[in-house]
Amino acid sequence: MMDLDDIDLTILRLLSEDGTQGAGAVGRACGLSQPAAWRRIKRLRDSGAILGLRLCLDAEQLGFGVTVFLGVKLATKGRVSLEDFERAVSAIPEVQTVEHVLGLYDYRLRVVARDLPDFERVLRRRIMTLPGAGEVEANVLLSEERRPGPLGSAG
Amino acid sequence: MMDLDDIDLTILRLLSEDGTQGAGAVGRACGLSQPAAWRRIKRLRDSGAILGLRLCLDAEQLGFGVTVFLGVKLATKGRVSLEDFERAVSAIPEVQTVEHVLGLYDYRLRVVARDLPDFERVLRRRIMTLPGAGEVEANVLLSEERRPGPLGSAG
DNA sequence: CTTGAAAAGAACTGCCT
DNA sequence: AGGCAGTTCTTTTCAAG
Repeated sequence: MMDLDDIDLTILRLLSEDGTQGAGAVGRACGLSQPAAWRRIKRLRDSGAILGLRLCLDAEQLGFGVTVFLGVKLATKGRVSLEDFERAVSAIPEVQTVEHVLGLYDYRLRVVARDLPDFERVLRRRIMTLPGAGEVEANVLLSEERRPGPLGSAG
Repeated sequence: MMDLDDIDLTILRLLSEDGTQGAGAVGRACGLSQPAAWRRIKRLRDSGAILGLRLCLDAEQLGFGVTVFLGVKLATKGRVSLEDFERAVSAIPEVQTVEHVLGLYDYRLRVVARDLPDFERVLRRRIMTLPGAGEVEANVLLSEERRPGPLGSAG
């Protein structure tokens, strides 16, 4: 883990708010010249602190009106079973994120579908047939708020 | 919901893989001239299909080694109670996403902390004291995979 | 929809403090 | 580490077919 000073944290906060802005704008916003800001941003990218820019799409606009979070318990939890499950789940296009977790469930999946009938199809034909899948719990997304995270306020 | 043709879907898939590339690169990759690709991308942004570019940060690199998903049941679920809860939860910097869901839980929270003692502090002093918070369930993130979603394959 | 061109801006490089 | 000046590339916009 690399050490970041206040300026680095400011840059990350600025880029979190608007990932499209370039080194010039970032520099202006935190009292740095364009090359200086550019060097710091490059350093943050090279060090791995910045993983990349992800496109945020409006699922509804694209015809996917239903988003469901699934908690999955595996029936059998060997090493092979985890790998089989992950490989199989990665082949389902409707699955947006696969989170391996520790607790009441083994995996958490974010799944999108066009509507509820379409979701039922995905659930029955894709999810329930996953190798090793045991108990499945579902939560339907009503609304969502994403926040920058604890960058400046870092406790 | 606007209608998107195959080229639009291709553009979205390309940008999902690398959000940094510009209209020129996208055009080359899908057989379109640079201005044509630029106009389509602008149209996708203006229509709201593209919500924006979000910076992906490596939480561990930033000193947040622990990510926990919390499922929260509210004790009292009136309209006022929802608003109170959402306002209070939005004031906790360690909370990265707030999802209002339908099912076994009422809210799902993604929370980051420096380590487990730090997480315990957040849980006890911030989460458990939220107005209306009832039962809380936790899952600790081990690993995560994000995927583009069902853009081309759209069933 | 295309091409071409011009203007604007961003990325990147040396060199200097 | 940061700033300045300059080059190169891309993006963006316009005109015209």
